[in-house]
Amino acid sequence: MTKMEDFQMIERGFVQTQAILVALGDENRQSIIVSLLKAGCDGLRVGQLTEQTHLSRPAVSHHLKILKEAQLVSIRKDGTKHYYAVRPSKNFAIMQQTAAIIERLAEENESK
Amino acid sequence: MTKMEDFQMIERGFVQTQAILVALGDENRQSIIVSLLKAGCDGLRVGQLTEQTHLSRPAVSHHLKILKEAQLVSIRKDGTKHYYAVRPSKNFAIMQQTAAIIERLAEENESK
DNA sequence: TTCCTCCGTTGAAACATTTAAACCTTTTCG
DNA sequence: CGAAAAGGTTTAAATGTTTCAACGGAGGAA
Repeated sequence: MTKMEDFQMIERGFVQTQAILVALGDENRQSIIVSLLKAGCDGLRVGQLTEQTHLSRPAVSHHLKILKEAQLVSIRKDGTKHYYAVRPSKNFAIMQQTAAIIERLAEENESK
Repeated sequence: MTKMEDFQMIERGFVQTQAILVALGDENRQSIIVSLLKAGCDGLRVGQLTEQTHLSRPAVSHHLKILKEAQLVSIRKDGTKHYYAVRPSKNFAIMQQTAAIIERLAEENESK
């Protein structure tokens, strides 16, 4: 892999993962993610998340929207009940890959 | 690794990587990182970054401060000249590790 | 239909972030 | 010494984010 290719990977990686980075950078959304993961495959509803976090219902709804747009969570609807769960996103893998490339380049810098 | 341990890893990972996530979530700071990586081990000065990005000098200075606090860049001072470079951070590895655990748990959810 | 539950959305206020102009500090050079 | 060069800091304005209260809509039960 040439440096040129590395930089292109990083630039594309940044574009594709920006929404995830912003979404996961917020403490409240981190709490929501952890709650959802603990709940497992059944997921949780907005009301249940409101209980488990110290957030109001509209706030939970707002943060879920951001997580949804970052494609980190999915919804399953059963009547009026909306179950949210963390879902695997290919952008998640891209984030790891991008981070790995940056780390490698940074280490090359250090050793010279 | 038990689920309990997974959740603990994620929670600690979130705390340790929050600054990085926020720092890398911003488009301007992403540009700065890319410019610095392209510059290699010598690094770049504030003035040079001002030319390469469409940011003013105080703006560059501001974003560098955030990147510095997230321990993503280092400074090397030579007289009045300050050279910034991307440096390897152990939090970078933690970010990848945390992402990997979440991804795995999300995939387990999906398959049930 | 009517009521109730569960969520989403809107609008406004509170709060945080980002930016540029002006100013200050430190170092170097004449 | 004084002037210039390179960056950092402060302040205030613009912008963006987060929050809650109030409202609206859709589905289920009687």
